[in-house]
Amino acid sequence: MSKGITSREQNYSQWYNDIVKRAGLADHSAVRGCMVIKPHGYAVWENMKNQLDAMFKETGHVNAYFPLFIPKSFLSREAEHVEGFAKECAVVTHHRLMNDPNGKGVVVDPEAKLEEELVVRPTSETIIWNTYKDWIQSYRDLPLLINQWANVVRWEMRTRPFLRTAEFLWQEGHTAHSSKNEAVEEAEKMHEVYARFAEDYMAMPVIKGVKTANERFAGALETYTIEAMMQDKKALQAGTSHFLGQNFAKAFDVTFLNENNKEELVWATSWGVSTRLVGALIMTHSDDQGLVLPPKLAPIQVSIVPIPKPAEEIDKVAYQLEDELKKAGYSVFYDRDDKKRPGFKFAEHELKGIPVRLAIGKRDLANKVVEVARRDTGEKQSVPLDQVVAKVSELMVDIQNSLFNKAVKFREDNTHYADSWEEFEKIIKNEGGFVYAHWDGTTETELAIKDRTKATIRCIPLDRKEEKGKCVFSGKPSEGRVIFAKAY
RNA sequence: CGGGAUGUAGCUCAGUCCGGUAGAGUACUCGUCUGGGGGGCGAGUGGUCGCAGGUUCAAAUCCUGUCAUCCCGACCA
Repeated sequence: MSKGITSREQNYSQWYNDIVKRAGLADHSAVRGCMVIKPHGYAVWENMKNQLDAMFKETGHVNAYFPLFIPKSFLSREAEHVEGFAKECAVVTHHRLMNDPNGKGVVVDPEAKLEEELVVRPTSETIIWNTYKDWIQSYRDLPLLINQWANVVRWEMRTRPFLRTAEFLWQEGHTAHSSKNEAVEEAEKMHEVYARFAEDYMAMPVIKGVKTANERFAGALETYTIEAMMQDKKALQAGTSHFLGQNFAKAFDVTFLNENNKEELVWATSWGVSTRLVGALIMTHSDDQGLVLPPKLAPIQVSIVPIPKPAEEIDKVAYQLEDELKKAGYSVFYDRDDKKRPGFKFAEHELKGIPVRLAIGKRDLANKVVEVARRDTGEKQSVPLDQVVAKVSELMVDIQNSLFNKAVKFREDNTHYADSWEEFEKIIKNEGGFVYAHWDGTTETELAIKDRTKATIRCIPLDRKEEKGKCVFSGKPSEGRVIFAKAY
């Protein structure tokens, strides 16, 4: 076990916290439930963000920015929406402080009470649809394909770095369409974008599905989700895309004139992923030595360590390699710190999840080789100097693929089928993981199962095969299996 | 929001029961010997003991309040 990191076996939660802290991803802050995202953690998020942003642009979206504050009355316009978020809203009631008359710091000035209180956005549907009302008159104004990168606040009872914090960073796409079909297609398209991002960039396999009515976003008609399995076999919802129907158009009176000069309500979608993805990334790949990052998202892809310390002849080779690797498109860090010893640097680079490490010592120079080590397997080999760049390129692809394959295998190894209640309960209790089981389609059954086992329906998989069966709990007829799991 | 635990040096913690000059390891700084997986020796820097009240000649220690964090539950991206 690495210094200062609890093993996963010993205490999974503590392991996660140790990784976040020791790898320099985030710190706790002075504010309850909020974290400070440190440079290394933010760099990972930035890489995610840049890639996602490019994918949104490719699919025709543009960025905009809407206010942090939402008039309280807006939130109540859509009944289900307010019900979903009311319990976790931060509210601004005043706009001024004053010196404490008792001479102790400052207090809220009671004179400065707001006419209408403002809610710090937990999500932006309401303020955005209030705005869209002014932007949309004709079918020619549609579709409206807008995304925003923002922070939101949800006053959570219990928080964990990245996975659930009171304030978090995310993107929220909000689109408006002239037809139901087009809106559904949009929601499905972005669902697919999320799945592709998760698998191709995060190397995190996901199951695409739709949420049950009970788990659906407040105000949505359909919620598409990507669900991933973490190393403790619990499910994590990694991204959602919602078909909102005409609910928000109705609530905010957003209509357009169609080709036939008839007034119609606009169709809507919204979709988002958050800094929670950083937590997902950690829990998918990392080990007891520290963070493991897929090369495509690693802020530093290659580190170079001089053995035993920087020296002229080592520098020469190291700088040249650094240069060549940078030209090949990789981010490189030559660790010239002469206060730290090689072993320390090895441990530190592993802790931070740098995918490939090169070590260069005098013995290597004499043989014209470099020691190349990969983070995911710990495997080391000597590579002739003139083949290092090619080797690194090969490893980048190989590590990316092998992380994905390993995660797929883990998920498969921990996926079960249950056909009786006894079996179901036993698997959830003893094995964990995903359980494919028949469900009668009622919220009542879903809640009863949750109550007894803590497992929820993560999704109804899109690719599930039609299979008549009996509900694992009620015995009533079922059209196909859904995925149950304990979830974050 | 319920149950449990914890706040003392940058970090990990002792000291608190039984009040009496603020401790250790680690990190950091300097020197030195080292150097292919988290070095050794020597010297040094660093703390209004989470915060606010109270009791007392005297509070890290006792009392009250408050804030924060962690673990377990309920809720949730």
